Amino acid sequence: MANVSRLEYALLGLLLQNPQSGYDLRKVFAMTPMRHFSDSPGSIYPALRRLEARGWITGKGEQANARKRNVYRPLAAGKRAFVEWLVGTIMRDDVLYRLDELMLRFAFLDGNVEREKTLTFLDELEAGLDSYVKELRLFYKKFGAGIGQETGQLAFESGIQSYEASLNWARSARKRLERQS
Amino acid sequence: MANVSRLEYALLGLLLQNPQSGYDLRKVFAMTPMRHFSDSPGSIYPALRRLEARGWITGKGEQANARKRNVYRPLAAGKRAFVEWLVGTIMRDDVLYRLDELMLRFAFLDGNVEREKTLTFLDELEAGLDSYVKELRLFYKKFGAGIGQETGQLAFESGIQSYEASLNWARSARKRLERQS
DNA sequence: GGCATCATGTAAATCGTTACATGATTGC
DNA sequence: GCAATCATGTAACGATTTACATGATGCC
Repeated sequence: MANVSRLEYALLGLLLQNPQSGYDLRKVFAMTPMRHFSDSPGSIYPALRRLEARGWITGKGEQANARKRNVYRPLAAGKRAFVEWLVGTIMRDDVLYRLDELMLRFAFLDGNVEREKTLTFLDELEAGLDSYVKELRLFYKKFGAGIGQETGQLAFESGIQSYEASLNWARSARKRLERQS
Repeated sequence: MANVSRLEYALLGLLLQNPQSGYDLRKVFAMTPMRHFSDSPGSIYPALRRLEARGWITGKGEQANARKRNVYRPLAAGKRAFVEWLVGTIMRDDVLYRLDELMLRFAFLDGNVEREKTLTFLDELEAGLDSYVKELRLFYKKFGAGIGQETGQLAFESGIQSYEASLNWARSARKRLERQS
């Protein structure tokens, strides 16, 4: 099983929201806050073809347009794989190295899994963030003074604060969603 | 002029703090909060050789150790290039797509540039973040309600809050540094 | 008729990941 | 003597970036 890139999941998630062409997807990346994905044709078209080769999406369909747009739509296997990705248990390393991927997952939860799974996601995220923030604070207490450069120290503090901000967000998000049920 | 990767600058910066071997550098990445850099030999040793080929560092020196450690130290051209990277004007795209690289730069400012340049850096960063946060808030006001998924909306808010946290950090960092002079 | 946009593609280069591999040295 | 660690490397692979390229369509 080949690894699946963040970009591929992002494309799959957008296609699950509504079928569209590579060009449409490029525009999404270019004009919305998802812009930290590249909108270059050199990344998107090959990624779409990889998804198609894997049997997760198909580009055969309403192709007979005036413009020869190739509208992709997800297949059942694609939806299955996507949901599997969405509900995977959150590990320490995900929080440490792939927080952006976790946020991408979170954004796509609605509409693909039940609300309960979303709350589980937030619980796991909160636990992971909380534990890591504590670890960072401990490290700072022990070795922070030993960082020669003051800007180095400040940069470290920025890292901690950034994780704390995510933690606070996760907490308030859970409260907001819980209030509804 | 070939592009220089984040990893290469990180290695160069650490070598400017003190000369060390590839193995030492790997340990730094493995055990400190710089761990989001990979500590795999497959990335670090080739990067060191690229830096050496560019004439920025040299590994010739106290090699005749018991263990055949190869201790690298920076050359004048390396220091020049590094400082140039440190003091480059911060553009909108840096804030949007390369905030982590900006924080890396900031961490290495002390010891390589005068304090005044550090304050300039923070001013530019603050301005860039402030402008982008405003842009995001405006986008949210206009289109936020149109995001079908509630988790999508929350994810977006998380993005805004994350940039706000960075902005707050930049402001307090500047105040702290200004108080000293 | 000409220009901007629509729409898709390919090719080269490069960096990083993963996995494999090897020898020396220290400590028990 | 043996295991763990020290220390460096290589080789295959894959994804993304950058640049180049092409044709169709709508609009003025």
